[in-house]
Amino acid sequence: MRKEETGSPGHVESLVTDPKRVAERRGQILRAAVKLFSEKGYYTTTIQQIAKEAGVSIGLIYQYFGDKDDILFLSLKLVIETYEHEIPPRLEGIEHPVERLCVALWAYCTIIDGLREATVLAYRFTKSLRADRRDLIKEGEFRTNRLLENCVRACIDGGFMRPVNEYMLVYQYVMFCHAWALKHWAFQGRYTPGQYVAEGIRILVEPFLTKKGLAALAALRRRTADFTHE
Amino acid sequence: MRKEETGSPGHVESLVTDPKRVAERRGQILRAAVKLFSEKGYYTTTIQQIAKEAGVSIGLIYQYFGDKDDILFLSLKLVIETYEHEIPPRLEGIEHPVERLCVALWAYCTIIDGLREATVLAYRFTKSLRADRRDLIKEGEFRTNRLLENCVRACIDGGFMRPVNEYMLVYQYVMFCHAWALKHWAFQGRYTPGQYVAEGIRILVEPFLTKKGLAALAALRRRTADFTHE
Amino acid sequence: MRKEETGSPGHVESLVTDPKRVAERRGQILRAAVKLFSEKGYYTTTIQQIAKEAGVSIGLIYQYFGDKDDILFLSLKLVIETYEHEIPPRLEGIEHPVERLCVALWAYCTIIDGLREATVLAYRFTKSLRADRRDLIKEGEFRTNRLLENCVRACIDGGFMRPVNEYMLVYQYVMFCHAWALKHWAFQGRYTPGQYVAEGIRILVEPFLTKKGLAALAALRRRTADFTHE
Amino acid sequence: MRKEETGSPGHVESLVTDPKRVAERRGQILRAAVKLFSEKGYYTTTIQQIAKEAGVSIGLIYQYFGDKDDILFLSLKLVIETYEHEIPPRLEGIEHPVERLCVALWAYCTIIDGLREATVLAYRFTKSLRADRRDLIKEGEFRTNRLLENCVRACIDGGFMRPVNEYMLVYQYVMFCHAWALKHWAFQGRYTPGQYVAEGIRILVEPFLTKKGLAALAALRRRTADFTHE
DNA sequence: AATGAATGAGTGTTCATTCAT
DNA sequence: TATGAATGAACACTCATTCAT
Repeated sequence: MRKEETGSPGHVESLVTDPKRVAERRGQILRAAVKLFSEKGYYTTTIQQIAKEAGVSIGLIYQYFGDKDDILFLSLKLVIETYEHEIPPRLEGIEHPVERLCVALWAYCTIIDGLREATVLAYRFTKSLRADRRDLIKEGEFRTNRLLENCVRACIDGGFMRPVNEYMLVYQYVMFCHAWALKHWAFQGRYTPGQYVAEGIRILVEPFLTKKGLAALAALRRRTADFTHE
Repeated sequence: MRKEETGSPGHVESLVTDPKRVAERRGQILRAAVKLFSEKGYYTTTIQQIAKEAGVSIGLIYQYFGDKDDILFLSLKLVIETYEHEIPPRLEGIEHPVERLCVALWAYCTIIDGLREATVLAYRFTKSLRADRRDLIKEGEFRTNRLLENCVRACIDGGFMRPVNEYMLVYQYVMFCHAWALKHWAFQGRYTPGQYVAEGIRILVEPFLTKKGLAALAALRRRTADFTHE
Repeated sequence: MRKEETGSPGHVESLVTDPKRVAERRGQILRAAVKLFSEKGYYTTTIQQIAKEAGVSIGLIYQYFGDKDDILFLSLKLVIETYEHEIPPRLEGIEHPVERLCVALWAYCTIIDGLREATVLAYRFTKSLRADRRDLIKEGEFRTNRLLENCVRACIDGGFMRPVNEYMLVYQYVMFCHAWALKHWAFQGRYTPGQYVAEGIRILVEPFLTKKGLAALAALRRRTADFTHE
Repeated sequence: MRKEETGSPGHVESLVTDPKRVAERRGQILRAAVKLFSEKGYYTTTIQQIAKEAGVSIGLIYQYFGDKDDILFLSLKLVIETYEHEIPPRLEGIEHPVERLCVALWAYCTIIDGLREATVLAYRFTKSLRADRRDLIKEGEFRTNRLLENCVRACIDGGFMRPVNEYMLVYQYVMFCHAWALKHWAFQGRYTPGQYVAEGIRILVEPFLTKKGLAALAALRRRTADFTHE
C-alpha cells in the first residue's frame, strides 16, 4: 500500500523499459525541471509546470520518475555530474602540472558559468533530498574536488608548488569556483569569467608556486592572455 | 500570487502597537522559526509548527507578522544582522591592522559556527523572498563584507600587506568563513574552528603580508597559539 | 516524512482537543459518510462529497480524521456498535430465556432494518480497512454474536431448548438477521420485518425447543401477535 | 459519470470477432481479474495489474472488454455461473430427494470452498456494477437458489419433509452455504467443510424431516460418514 | 491581546482509457 | 491482432490564512 523504499538510493524507477527512450524522455523532462527549479525553486515549481515546460503530460512524468523527489535528485545529479564529466576532457593533452591546475580552475568556472542557476539550485535544494540521496550528491561533488586535488598534488610533487595544506587549498579553489555562481551579483559587470579566473589564480595559485612554478605560469599567461579570450 | 507589496520593502506590519511587546513576541516567534526553518527548511515548516515551537497560538503569529514571507524575511534579517553586529565588538581594543584582520576572520567563523544551520538557511532561502526584500538581505551581507574590507585596506595602507585585488580577496575571505557552515561535513572532525581559521590565515592572509605584516602575524600567533585556545 | 502508524489500531487522531466538539463534529461527518458510502460505496465517494453532505469544508474533515481510512473505520465501528449497544436495552425486563432469545432476534432484525444500507456497507468494505482495524470490527461483531449466544445458552440451561451445536446455531441466527439486509430485495414486499422474524423463529428456534420451551413460545406469541405489531 | 448504456445489459463488446479467440482471451484475462479482485478488491486492482497477471498487454484487454466495469461484470458472472453449472452434475444419478438435498448443500459448500475469495468478491462488488447488470447477477443467484428449492420441494412432495416455508428455508440454506465464505474466519480451524455441512444438515434439514425422511438421512449418513471423507 | 477552529485553493499522484505503431 | 507509451481528469490531502469568540 505504501510506496516501498526500494533498492539502492540512487536508483530511480521507470515504468518504461526501453533504455534509449528512458534516457531521451528523462533528459527532456529534466531540462524543463532544472530550468524551472532554478528560476522558482523546487517547492514552488509544480509538476504541472514541469509537464507544460517539457511539452508532455503530467502522467508521462510519472512513467519516468517515481515522484517529485526523484526529479530533484536526478536534476542535481545531472548538474553535479556535468562538472565531473566536463572537466577532464578540457585537461586532455595538457601536460604541465601548473597549466593543468590553472586550466582546471578555468574549466570549472566556465562550466559553472553555463550552469550558474543550476549550481545555486544544488546549493539550495540538496538538503531537500532524502538523506541517502543527499549523500550521493555529496559524493559527486567529492569526485569533482578530487580532480582539483590531483592537479594540486601534481604541482607539489613536480616541485612547482611549495608544500601546503592541500585539502584546505582545494576547498578554497572549490569555493572560488562556486562563488562565481553563488555571488554572481557581486562579480557580474565587474569581471568576465576570464578575468575572474585570472584574478583567482593571482590570489589562490601564484602565492604557492615555486620559482619553477612561476615560470610555468608566466609561460601560460603569455600564451593565453589571462584566459580573457572569450 | 504574491500579495500586494505595501509600503517599504523592509517594513513588516503588526496589528499590535506597543513596540516593546512587538519586539518581545517577534523575538519569541522568530527564534522558533529560525530553529525549524534551519532543521527542515522553509517550505516544509508550517505555521502550525512554528506556533507550537514558540508556545503561542496560530492567530497570534498573524498579529505580529503579515504572512509567512514576513517571518522568513525577519528570520534571515536576524541572522545576517547577527554577523554585522557581533563582529565589531570582537574587534574593540585591537589596534594592529593585521591582528584586526585575523581576529575579524576568527570572529566571523565562530559566529557562523554558532549559527551554522541558520547560515545555510540564508543561502537556501534568501532567493525565496520577494525580490525587494532579497536585496535588503544582500545589503546586510554587504555591510558585513565591508567590515572585512576595512581590515584589508588598513593592512595595505599600513604597509603590512602588499597591494592586492582587495575586492576579490575579501570575497575569498567571505567564502572561507561561509564554507565553515556550507561545507561543514567536509571539515567536521578534521578541524576545530580554531584550526580552521589558522589554516585559512596561512593560505589566505600570510602570502599577502609584507615583512612587517609577517612580523605582526608571528607576534599574534605567539600570543594566541593559533586560535586553538577554544 | 511518512505518516507514522501511531499507537493502537483503533485510535483515530484529531487535531481538535475539546472532546465534546470532537464527538459532535465526528458524528456530523460520519452520518454523511455512512449515507454516501452506503449509497455509492467507499471508493466512489469522495471527501469532497462527504464535506458537502455534512455541510463542512474539506479541511475540517482532516481536523477530525487522519485520512479516508479513518472515516471508513469509524463509520463501520459506529454501525457495529449500534447492534451491540441497542440490543441489550431491548432485552431489559424480559426474564424468560425463550422470550429473550426471540426478542433478541426481533431486536437485531429491526436494528438492521434501520441500518440496512449500513449493514451491507460493513459486509462490503470491512475488507478495505487496514488489517488491524478489520480485526477490531470483527471483534465488535463477535461481541454482538455473544449476546445471542447467551440467550441460546440460557434456553438450553433452563431446559427450554434441547442440546444443540450452539456455535453453529448462533451463526445461523446471525446470518438470518444479516440476510434481512443482504438479501433485502428477496424479502422486500414479501415480508414485513415482523413476519420475517416470525418465520425465522418457526424455522430456527421452534424445532429446537423442548416441551417447556414450546409452551413459553406459545405464550409469547399470544401476547405479541407474531411480532407483526409494527 | 457512467458510460452510455449501449445495447442489452449483458452484452460485452469485443473488437475481435473470432468467437473462439474471444472466449480464450477473455478466459485468460478473467482468471487474472478474479484472482486480483479477490485478493485486493475491485477498485484497488488496476488494469495494469490485470494485464501483467494475465501476461498480456494493456491494449489487448481493451480489445476484449469495453471497460473495467465489463471485466467486473464478467468476473462475477463467471463466479455465479460456476455455482449454477457445477451443482447439477454433482446431483446426477442421485435419486432420493433427501439425499439430493443433502448432496446439493454439500456440493454448494465445496464449490464455494474452492471459490471462497471469489464468493466474497461477489458480495462486495455486485453493487458496484451498473444497475442493469447487477440484476443479471442476481438472476444467476436466483437460478442457483432454484436448484435448492427444487430439492426442498421434492422432499416435501415425497413426504420426506413436513410442510415448511420453502422460500425462507431455501434462503437459510443459501446463507448457510455463503457463510462458509463470508464468515470463514469463524469456521476455519473449527470445522472442515464436511463437518460444516454435517452440522448444517443437523440444524437446517433434520428438524424438518418426517420419519421417512429421517430414515433416508440415516441411510445416507451410514454411507457417507457425515461428508467427512475429504 | 490572544485563541484555535474553520476554510478551500492548490498540490502531488493515480489510473482508466486511447491510439500510433 | 497486439503493444505499451501517452494522456489528463479526478482524487486525497495540506496548510497559509481568516475570524468569531
